[in-house]
Amino acid sequence: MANSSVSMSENPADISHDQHAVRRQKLADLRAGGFDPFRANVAPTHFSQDAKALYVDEQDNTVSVTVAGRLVTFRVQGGSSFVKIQDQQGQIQLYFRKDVLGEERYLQFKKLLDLGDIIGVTGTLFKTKTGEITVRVESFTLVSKALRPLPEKWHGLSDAEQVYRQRYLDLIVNQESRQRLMTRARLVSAVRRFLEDRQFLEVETPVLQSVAGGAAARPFETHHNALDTDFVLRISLELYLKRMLVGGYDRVFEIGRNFRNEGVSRRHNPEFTMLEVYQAYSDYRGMMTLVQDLLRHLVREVIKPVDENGQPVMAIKHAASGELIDFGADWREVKYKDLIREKTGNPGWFELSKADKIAGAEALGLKIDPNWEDYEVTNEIFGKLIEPTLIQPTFVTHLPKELCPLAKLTQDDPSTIDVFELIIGGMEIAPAYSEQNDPDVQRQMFEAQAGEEVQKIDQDFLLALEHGMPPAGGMGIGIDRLAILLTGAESIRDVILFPQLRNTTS
RNA sequence: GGCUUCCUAGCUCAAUGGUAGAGCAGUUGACUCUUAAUCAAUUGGUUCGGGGUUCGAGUCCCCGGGGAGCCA
Repeated sequence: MANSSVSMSENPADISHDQHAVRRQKLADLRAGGFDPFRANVAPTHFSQDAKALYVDEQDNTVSVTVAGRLVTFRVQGGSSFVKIQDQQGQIQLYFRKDVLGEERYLQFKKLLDLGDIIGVTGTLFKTKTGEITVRVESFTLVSKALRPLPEKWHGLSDAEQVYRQRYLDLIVNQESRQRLMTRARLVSAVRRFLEDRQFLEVETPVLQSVAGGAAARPFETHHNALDTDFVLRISLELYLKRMLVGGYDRVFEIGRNFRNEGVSRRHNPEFTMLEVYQAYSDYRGMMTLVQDLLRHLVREVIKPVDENGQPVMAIKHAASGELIDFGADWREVKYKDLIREKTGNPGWFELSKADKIAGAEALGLKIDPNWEDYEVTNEIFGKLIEPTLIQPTFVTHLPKELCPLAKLTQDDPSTIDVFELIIGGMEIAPAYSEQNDPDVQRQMFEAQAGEEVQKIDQDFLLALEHGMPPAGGMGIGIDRLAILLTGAESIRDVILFPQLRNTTS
């Protein structure tokens, strides 16, 4: 923008109230002066925090850096100005002076730049009298003109709808969102490294499937034109990952998107990210150790909580209850039936008739659908009255076999399965099983579950099992829920960059 | 899907049924170490859309759109 004109063009209409028009006018003025910001670029030598780390002391004013980012504060005071730019790492202050840049250039800086513009600057590091490491700008370039104004600088963007629909604005102005979503990215990355370090292999399996297996949920339906075939979007990763076990990949995992055509709520997004892990020759008890190690690793390496003295701790504040969740202490392990007996105050609960169970559940204040199966009545007690109270990490074991057809039956109690459900902060975080590898038992379980809808049985998976699948432990973690828990978010929408919203007609 | 609730300037928010306002941002000016910089002046509205009640509607009622919370 070396030769650009500074004065606003003659314009009879008063556009001073219309920030979009004002910025377009500034762009036009820049172009009239022979400078097009959208054709300019800069070669940053450092990100903001890395640059600041280079500062030596007051004697040394020779450290030169080039940094680039979005203009987020703009404080002009006559012939000198402080502004801040923001990049991926954070913010860095820049100091513009008329006597350094020259009259004309300084005027261009003052008049043609706006909050929100993306600029690159080169200069030397110094420390202001208030102690902030700052770049004394020797040259600057506008590399992208923002034609729209930023949201309010102090309150940020708070309209939930705009936060979700225009997440980029939220990321620019709301530091907590910026931080939280970055933490999510780091969690996923740390999960990968943790598993790879233990020789797990990351694989990718189909999203488009003929049969949506591995979970009970309503799938999205779609159609492949060339094949003239209907497909569903996967609702879980399980059945394809187990085929990998059959194929001889002994430790596999996938971090992938699942799709469930069900309600949208604070805890549910139609598409969400699952981690599933399978380890041959392990079982649900092996998965207990694995998930415990994994979560502690994430807390220690990614979340890095500290106490009031700044000392590292293993506890995270639970957003909903304010209770401290301690990942370091021993994790409670308790049988499903014991929790139910405790909650109902009835040691003989599981021997009751269905009618008595319904009466018992209603006495606890629950609304029971009379069409529910016996185990569903009991599970309503678990889901509504027990799970939300389990704030500290708790392995609930020996779940009723009806709750999952893919796990092995407990040897001394065939009414339960060798699984755990890890509950933290009142949320299901991770289920894990000793995976069923007996093809005949698996077929029976599927048939019992499918009832009339035999076509929903994944026959190809059963064929794979007949070729022999090693005994294995398997585990799933809902990454979104994990991120809610570990970042202290209130809603799944706060840990998903672009949560699903209705289309707007306009 | 049901119930409750919200939608006002670019953003954050005000406004008993009685002239739609403020802060920030913008514009103009002052200011060469600021930290939500400061000071002076100033522009800016289809109050989500449509209909109704009323002398008069941002406000009350109905329909529609979108968001949030609770429930299913």
